[in-house]
Amino acid sequence: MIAQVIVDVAAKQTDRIFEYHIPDELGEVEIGSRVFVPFGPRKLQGFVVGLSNKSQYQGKLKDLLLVVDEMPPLTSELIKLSKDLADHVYSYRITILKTMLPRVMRANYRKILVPESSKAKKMTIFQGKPLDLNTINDNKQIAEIRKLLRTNMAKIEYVVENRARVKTENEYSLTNNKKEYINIYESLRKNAVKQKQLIMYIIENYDKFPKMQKEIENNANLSTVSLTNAVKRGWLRKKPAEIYRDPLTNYEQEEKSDKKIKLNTEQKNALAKIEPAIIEKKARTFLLEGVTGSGKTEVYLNAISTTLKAGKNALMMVPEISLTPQMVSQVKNRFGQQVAVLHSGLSEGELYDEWRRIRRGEARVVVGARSAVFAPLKNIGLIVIDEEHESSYKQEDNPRYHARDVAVWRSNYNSCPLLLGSATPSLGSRARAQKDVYQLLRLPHRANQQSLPEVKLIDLKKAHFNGGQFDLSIQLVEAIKKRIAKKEQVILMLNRRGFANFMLCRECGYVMKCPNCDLSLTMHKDTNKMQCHYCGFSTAIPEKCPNCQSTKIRFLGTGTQKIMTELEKIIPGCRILRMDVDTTRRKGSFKRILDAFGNREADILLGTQMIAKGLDFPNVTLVGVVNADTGLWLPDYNASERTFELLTQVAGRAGRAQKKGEVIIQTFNPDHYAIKLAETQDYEQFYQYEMRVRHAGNYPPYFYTVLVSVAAKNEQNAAREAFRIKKWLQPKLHQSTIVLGPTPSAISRLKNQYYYQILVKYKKEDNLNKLLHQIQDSAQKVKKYGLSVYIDNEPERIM
DNA sequence: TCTCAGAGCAGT
DNA sequence: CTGCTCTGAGAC
Repeated sequence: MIAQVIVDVAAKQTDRIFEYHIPDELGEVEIGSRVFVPFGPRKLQGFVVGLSNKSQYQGKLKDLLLVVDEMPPLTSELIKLSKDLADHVYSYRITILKTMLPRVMRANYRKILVPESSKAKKMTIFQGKPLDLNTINDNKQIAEIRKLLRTNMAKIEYVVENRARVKTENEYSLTNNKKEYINIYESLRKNAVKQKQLIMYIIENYDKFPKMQKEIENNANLSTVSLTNAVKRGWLRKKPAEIYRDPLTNYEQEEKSDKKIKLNTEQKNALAKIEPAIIEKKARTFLLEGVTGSGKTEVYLNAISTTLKAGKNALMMVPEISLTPQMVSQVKNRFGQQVAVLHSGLSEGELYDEWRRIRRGEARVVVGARSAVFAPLKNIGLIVIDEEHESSYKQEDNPRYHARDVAVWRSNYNSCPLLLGSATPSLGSRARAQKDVYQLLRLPHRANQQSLPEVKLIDLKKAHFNGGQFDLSIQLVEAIKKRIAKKEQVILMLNRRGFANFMLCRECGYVMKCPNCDLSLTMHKDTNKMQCHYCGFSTAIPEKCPNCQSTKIRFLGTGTQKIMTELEKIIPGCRILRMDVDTTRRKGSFKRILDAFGNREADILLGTQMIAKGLDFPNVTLVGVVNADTGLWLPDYNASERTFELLTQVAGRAGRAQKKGEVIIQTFNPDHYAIKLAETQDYEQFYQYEMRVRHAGNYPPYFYTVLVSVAAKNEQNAAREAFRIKKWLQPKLHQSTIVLGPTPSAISRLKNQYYYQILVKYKKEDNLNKLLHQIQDSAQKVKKYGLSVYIDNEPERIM
């Protein structure tokens, strides 16, 4: 038999099938297997994407070296998906295949120097073992190695390594029958306390063996020595047994809230539309538009429950940000051990184990962030995407896929419904619902019969301030004080971290910028550094202007750190938890902060947009937005959509239980429609308005978009290549197609690379896919001149 | 005659 | 992408 293999080389020339002969000793090889193959002088990892009897290849086929996993990691569904997706996102197939797998399953490649004679073996550089060439950078050693190679004293060998490790723990099984153990017990000396203890434990738990080492040690209060001794004496047999690393050990199971929450009529109606599609296996997409607090999650859980009852499995996508303990424990409580969780907070090992549970069919419900859309789940009966408008569903670097697109593909492949849910659907999805491409289901009321929280806008141009600061208006501060006095809690959002946004010299106007990026540095008081939020560059906070040595420097613009110190000053004794990238970097800190807030250890949760979504704290009655304008004027066609969505989402955190909620939004642009409409939280009206704006500007969803960007160290080179591409591309396109640019990106330089971009807006363009593939191919040619070309299909950001 | 960098090309 | 081979220039 012949295996068709995609090898681990991301290049145009190798982006195709290579055939290998399957030697008899490997037995049967299945599609989706991870294999090691010889490739030129090297050895590489690859994936079997097909099998055949005959080959049209002229030369002699090489043999597969090894099949890595017992069970092929990829299902045939995923193999097929990799092909379609590679075409859609202008990426190499191997890149897609690799992103479908947990990181540990990406191979390690090593180059080693092996001595060829016993004389060479004794040389000092070998130290008795082959030399790892990846670690060599000393010139003297390189010269020596060259000489060895030339004189055939040594040769280079290539190795592939599998990094994925299965975790094992010792399992002990019995070797005697119960009666014999009683005999052993009696034959033991009186002072052999520990041994007697062990044998007694064995007798008492005779039927429960085999048992794991940890369990025996803990329950019988023994140490490993006693067990080792027992094995030596032939009382027990030891063997390593595979165990899973459990990422959910930290998520305490809440007391069983199993008395099913009763659905209201709206929820029931929505479910009544979805359930037939699950049972009749219809690849239909539903858009569940439900205001914040309307109980969308309950609808998801019921739909998943129906799916499981129908003997099918379910995939549920949530944005990374709302993978809070809250959401996870809710699903976990409902479906128990059948749930697997996939997200970036897991360690590599945990991720691998969760992933294998899915692959082996041991998990029937998968909850995860973006990349979980590639979960190797079989027999899918329902896919749910919560907060479907979230831009984190789009991967920002290669492969630039959108989880929603992949979900649509998988829903078609599995003929199962796809359920998209949001309080503020993306304009594209809402428009598709308008055209009946998706079926619209609405939950216009909150589940607790409460009305939506009341939103007040405060015009920062006219606001009054106290306490020598100009960030928190008197009205906002008074409202916070009132809530704290009532022992209620407050969520405060400012979508900017750090202390001050930038440093300005009042003498010469100098603004301190990142040396690698076209961005000003943010001042961080806790680390005492000026930091670049993009490339991570940091330097000391200056005391004088680096340009004119004046001491008249000011730190302007407000971040979460500054708000925190101001709050502590104006409201003495208030307890604040700050939550932003800086305070949640460590593993588990996200959960720690939220748990503390949930236990009312603080009055105010202050944070960036990561606190805006999905949180459900019944005691929160006030939400404050310090500055609603942070994202409003970004040069992106969807800046209004994002602002409206963010404000509506964060407003929805207030008054989710019995107490009524209040929202205060501070803004310099109270007349902007995105902010005005957030005041009434009227998504439908926003949708109508924004659609007209998009129509007028020829933007999605009226046009499809593709962004081609060129990056280079040298600005002219980037610009020149961008112009060359446009000149080549435009004449080949339809007249109605709009090609914008090339223009420098809004942040024209990042990490020392200048960016130029071309935006293609089109309605129908049959050749575009082919043309873009040609651009992708030519990208490889210009790479050696330091030029990078990126193609982003339906970009979320065009900055 | 040796060494090095750069270009071009093949990989089943 | 990586490694191999070829080529031409420069060093010894």
